[in-house]
Amino acid sequence: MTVADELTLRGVADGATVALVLGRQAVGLAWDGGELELAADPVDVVRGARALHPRWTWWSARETAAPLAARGVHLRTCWDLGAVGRLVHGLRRDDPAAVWAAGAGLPEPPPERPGPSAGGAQALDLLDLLDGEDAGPPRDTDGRLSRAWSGGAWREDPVRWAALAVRVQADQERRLRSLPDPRRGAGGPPLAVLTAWAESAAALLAVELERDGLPLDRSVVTGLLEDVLGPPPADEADAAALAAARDAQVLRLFPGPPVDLRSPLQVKDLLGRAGFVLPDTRSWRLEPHARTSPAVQALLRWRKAERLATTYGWSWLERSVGADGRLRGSWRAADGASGRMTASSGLHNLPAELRPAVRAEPGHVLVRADLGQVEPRVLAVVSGDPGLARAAREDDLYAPVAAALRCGRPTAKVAVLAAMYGQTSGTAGAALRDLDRAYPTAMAYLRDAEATGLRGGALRTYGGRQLVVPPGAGRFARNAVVQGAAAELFKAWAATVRDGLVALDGSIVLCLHDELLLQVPVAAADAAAALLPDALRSTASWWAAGSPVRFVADVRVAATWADAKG
DNA sequence: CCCATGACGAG
DNA sequence: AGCTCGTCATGGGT
Repeated sequence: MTVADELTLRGVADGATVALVLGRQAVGLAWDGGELELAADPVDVVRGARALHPRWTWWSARETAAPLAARGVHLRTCWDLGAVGRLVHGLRRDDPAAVWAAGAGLPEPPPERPGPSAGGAQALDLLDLLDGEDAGPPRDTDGRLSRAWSGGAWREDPVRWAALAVRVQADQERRLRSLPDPRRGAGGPPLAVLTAWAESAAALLAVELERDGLPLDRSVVTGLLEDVLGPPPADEADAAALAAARDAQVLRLFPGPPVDLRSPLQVKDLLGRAGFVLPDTRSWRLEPHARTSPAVQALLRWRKAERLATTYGWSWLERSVGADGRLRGSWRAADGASGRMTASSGLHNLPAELRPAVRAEPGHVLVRADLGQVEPRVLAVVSGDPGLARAAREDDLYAPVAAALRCGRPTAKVAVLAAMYGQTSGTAGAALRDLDRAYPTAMAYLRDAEATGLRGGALRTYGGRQLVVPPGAGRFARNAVVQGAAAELFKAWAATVRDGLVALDGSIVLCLHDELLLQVPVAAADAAAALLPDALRSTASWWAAGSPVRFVADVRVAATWADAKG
């Protein structure tokens, strides 16, 4: 009998939500109305349940999906309590204690203590307490949720943790369903629930991105680094000598004693002695003087080389690129204030010079797509402004905006960006007033967000993400409602693309805010290039249901990332 | 040792 | 310009 058969016998319906916890000895399953402990290989459990199409609920993809993904299991629909906890409660962390406490209306528990010693028997006692609902949740003397909830305890009793996951999931879904759906006349599940699914899928995708990495051609990286930095230093002393030589190239062009070029304060003095009195030494401030001063020019060149040497140099290559040529970093599906994906190891800020080194492996190509003008289009959807939505039907949204404002396209673009970023100074003044007249609903939406941000308090994005805004953070709030909603759309798109790639034997290798990079077999290039806009259309059909706004993606196929750049 | 700040890469 | 991130550096505090 398969796991699917066993679950069916116990009354679990096709497509049901089933909690999954991987214990040390057994796998714990639980659902609304039942539970099951299986002393079996988790891979067999998940594969055996596939015919039932369960929506797996787990405390976090990192805890539960990662070990399965590491063994090659392709997971499909899920509910990630950590990811949804971030969404619905605006949590900045996603450990079980924090997620559970938020659902129970308790203050945030102290952070988990590092190390494997936590949890264990003590945590199990607390689970006993918890089972008696009347007794209330376990608390420390300060009234906060007990710190003994820290990681690892579920390994000893997976079924009970699975049962608890079912309760937390139900609470999260109930909260999401209680939010007003911002769409007009949309059928199907509420937007906030759809967003929860997409956020959960993104957390799963983050685990896979972390596992698979970004394909890099090591010899290309090495060549690029050698051009700027010379050969890799043999030892510390060698590295110091090379750095000193680079410094000397700049210092000899400036009068006076040498300074530490890595110290902005000392560089400011250095520039002052050379006749450049500046409030700071940022490159855009130095740029105008580079044409007349070889010394300034040398300093700017030094900065670029120094950036490469420190952040993207030999040690970065050693640390972040595996023997398989994959650049790996840690991924988070919804980090930071507005819920964007984040990645370490320079994956989100790889300098353009290094992008030719991102290369498909033999027999494969890269397929790149980025969303065009995504933030103003998102603003049109989330604000429900009819005029801006009409403009967002066009391939180039700024053309009709310029017509409505009776100004040039560049001015229209600057004005729209200024409105979304909360610009306070500069030249967009007149255009901003025209923007107010032409698109009053969109501008009021932004102003309302800013007003909430100034007071401080809670704000929700279009998809239901709770944003916690400290008082005075008006500009942040103004931007976060747009940036956050754009992140939600992006992740929903990415999740759809991920699904479609299974049949093509391809994978997403990079997510970059509004850009997806895929690696697929050469034979699947055309299909993947078609998948990206198709997935965008189907995602937008529910995300922007009832709105005429169109989302557009620019797609290119190439061997390297640089060549796939529009 | 942590923490603020400057600087800079990207979207 | 205005927003968001991660990373490395200095320089101030313990």
